[in-house]
Amino acid sequence: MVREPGSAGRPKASSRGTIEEAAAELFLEQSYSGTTIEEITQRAGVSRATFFNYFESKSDLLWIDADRAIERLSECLASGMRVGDAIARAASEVGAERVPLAVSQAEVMGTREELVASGFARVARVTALIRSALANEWVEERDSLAVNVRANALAGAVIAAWGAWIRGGVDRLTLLEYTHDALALVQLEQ
Amino acid sequence: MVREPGSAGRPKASSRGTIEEAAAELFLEQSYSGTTIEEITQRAGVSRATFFNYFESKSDLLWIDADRAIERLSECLASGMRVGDAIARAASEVGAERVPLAVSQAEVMGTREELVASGFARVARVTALIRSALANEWVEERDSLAVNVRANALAGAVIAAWGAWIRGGVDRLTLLEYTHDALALVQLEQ
DNA sequence: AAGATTATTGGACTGAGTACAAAAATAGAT
DNA sequence: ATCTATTTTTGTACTCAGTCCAATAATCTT
Repeated sequence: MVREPGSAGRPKASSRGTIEEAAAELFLEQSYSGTTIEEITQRAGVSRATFFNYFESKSDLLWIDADRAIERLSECLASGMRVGDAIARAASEVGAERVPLAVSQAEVMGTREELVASGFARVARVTALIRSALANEWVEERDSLAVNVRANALAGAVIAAWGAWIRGGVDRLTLLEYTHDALALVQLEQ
Repeated sequence: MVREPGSAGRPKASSRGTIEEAAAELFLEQSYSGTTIEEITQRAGVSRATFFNYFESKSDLLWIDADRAIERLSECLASGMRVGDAIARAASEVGAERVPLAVSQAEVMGTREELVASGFARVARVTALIRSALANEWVEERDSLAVNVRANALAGAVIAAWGAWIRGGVDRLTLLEYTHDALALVQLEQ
């Protein structure tokens, strides 16, 4: 009856990585908004429907690296790490070997409302994670103005560090270094 | 030859206000995502095309009040006011007489994700305004990490105050009071 | 060979947003 | 009154993201 989950069924055609690569190429060639999902899946040799098996939306493609870091942050916080440590840990695990896709599209992102909105989903998630953890650390209601303001400031610092790292160009520091500086500016350690 | 700008041409059918009212009604009846632009314009007695003469997107309807406040903030900053004063001024001019549309939708909307997402354009605009003004006040490059972190923290405080005001319910304080408390928490005056 | 399970696919659909040209309504000038 | 310039409104056709679903394909277990 009960089988081990991964064993049965048609195997994946390794589509996810293929789609990511095709998208990265096309975004560089034609820009994000100039590329349709149809084009991406055609180059990846996959049907349009398959795209939505792997991604919830087109804009997810721009936030793959950010989403991984956020996922790490969530895990660290869930395991009981203090907020500052969790942020540092998650930041330290974002390698410099790969240029985030959002970087190359940075100029497009400024203008396009859709991208800005999709970015906010990430900001909102980071903020919510931090807010929740802060409310635990201090014993305070989650919706108090103080917790919200503090969470927004911390999240803002994280975002600013991410942005500085993105804009840093080839001689950029590590994300951890930017993050450290940014947190110091909002006096994380009280 | 040259005429005064407002005089000639077909007069407006007072559509903007009508559309806003129709949308407010429908959002309360059926929720934001359960209402199409077509339905809104039908109730307003206007064509769908006309909608886009007045609004850039459907989600604009949720942020009418916020957009007015942001516009005020922009004017105050442009006239040379210091950042803290400009924020306070803009906040003080948001009257309590009218419940913002986004408020009534916060609980009505099944998932607030959409609200959150469309809100980012506003957060981004507030942040950009503050960043620009800060870079002028301090004589520093606009993209420095310090300016960005500070701008994000201030914008975060403004947003938190707006959120607290929204959630305040019938016995809420004024937006200015929430804003004052939030700014104190990020030590606006250094 | 026969299910059970999972991945892929095609196709039809909804709805937001864009583009644009035609029509309608006004004011002023001839 | 007629014409002209100007502005708003409208119809229409279009693109594309995202949803839904049923059919098919590829694999494993029995």
